[in-house]
Amino acid sequence: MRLSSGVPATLPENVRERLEAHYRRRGFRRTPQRETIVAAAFSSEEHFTADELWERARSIDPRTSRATVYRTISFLLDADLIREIDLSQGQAVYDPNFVEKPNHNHLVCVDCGRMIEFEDSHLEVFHECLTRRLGFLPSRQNLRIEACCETLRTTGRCAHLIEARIKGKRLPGRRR
Amino acid sequence: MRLSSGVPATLPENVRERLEAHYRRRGFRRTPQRETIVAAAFSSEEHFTADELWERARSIDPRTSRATVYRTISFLLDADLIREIDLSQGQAVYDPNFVEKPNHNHLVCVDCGRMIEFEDSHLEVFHECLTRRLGFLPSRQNLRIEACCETLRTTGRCAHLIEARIKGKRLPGRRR
DNA sequence: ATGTCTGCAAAGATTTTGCAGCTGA
DNA sequence: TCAGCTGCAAAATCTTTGCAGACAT
Repeated sequence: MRLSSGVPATLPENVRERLEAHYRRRGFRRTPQRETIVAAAFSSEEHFTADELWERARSIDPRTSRATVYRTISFLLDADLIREIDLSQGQAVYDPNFVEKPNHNHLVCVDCGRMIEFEDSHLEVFHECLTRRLGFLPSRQNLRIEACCETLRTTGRCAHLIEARIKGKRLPGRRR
Repeated sequence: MRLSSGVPATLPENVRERLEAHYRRRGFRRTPQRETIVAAAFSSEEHFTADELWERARSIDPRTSRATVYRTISFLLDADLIREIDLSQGQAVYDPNFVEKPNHNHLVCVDCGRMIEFEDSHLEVFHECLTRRLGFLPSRQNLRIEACCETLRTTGRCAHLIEARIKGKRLPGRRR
């Protein structure tokens, strides 16, 4: 079992450190399944759903179960290694990039759904001031901007989401 | 049927206008159920879930069905009379205040979940510039800040969410 | 040795939908 | 009249959980 001897070296430094700390702090056990799923979560900077993570994990080790994926997601959320982000879809979407970029934000195309991550120091300062002004202590911030992407702007449309919108189509079940 | 003769006068002016326009534009029918549910949605500035809206609607007219509530929510979203906001709970939460305050934002206490709405003109300008700089056309924006509220700051804790957090409790079903 | 973890299948929860009958325009 | 709307119950989807056996420490 290639992953059972420790966290794989391919994990980013920051991620590995925080992961180790979390294992120690909480006394969690280091199981092959967990290591596999964690590796899968950080194998790319792409956001993922529970099922997409399951897919990735199974391509590393086919004997991974969906339940364990969900349990590992809780583990990663608890360690603040990933965060749930709002896509208002029927399912939760997770972002593994907050370890490297703790204050990044999201710009989403209202049409095709394409998403861009960006950081901005002005915004960070602004957020800090604003929060204090309202009598709160700053903690996390995330700006989500919906806008029209380049394709939409130049072409006049990007087919993708238009269909779904016109039909008023929403995913069944919810969840979301 | 007290609501069948038109949109009740209690709806805010802006809401009523946009609602009328939407009825005309889309050729939707004006049914007692819809009027009831719309009235319920704007009977308070509070955010609501589908079930809470159903509850409110039934207190006006007990013969309202859950399915129609869901269908009316789609109708209201389509008219941009309400918006879905991110609470990362297991269910969708809707905000009826975007008609009156099209650019408002949310500050959420990470502990008790208390939510404050605020507007800020600096942020609006910022959002506009930023979006264009990234090559997009601005559309909607919503800043969601997570922070520690006053109770938490002074008392050191506000019991509410602490329990849920410690247990790692999440609502079953998805929903979220 | 033992308390934690996994996998499976079943349960839970939210949201959508098919259909038959009703109703607004 | 008749296309669109409602209510009901069933379906669909995502997520959590109980339990028995496996395993990390």
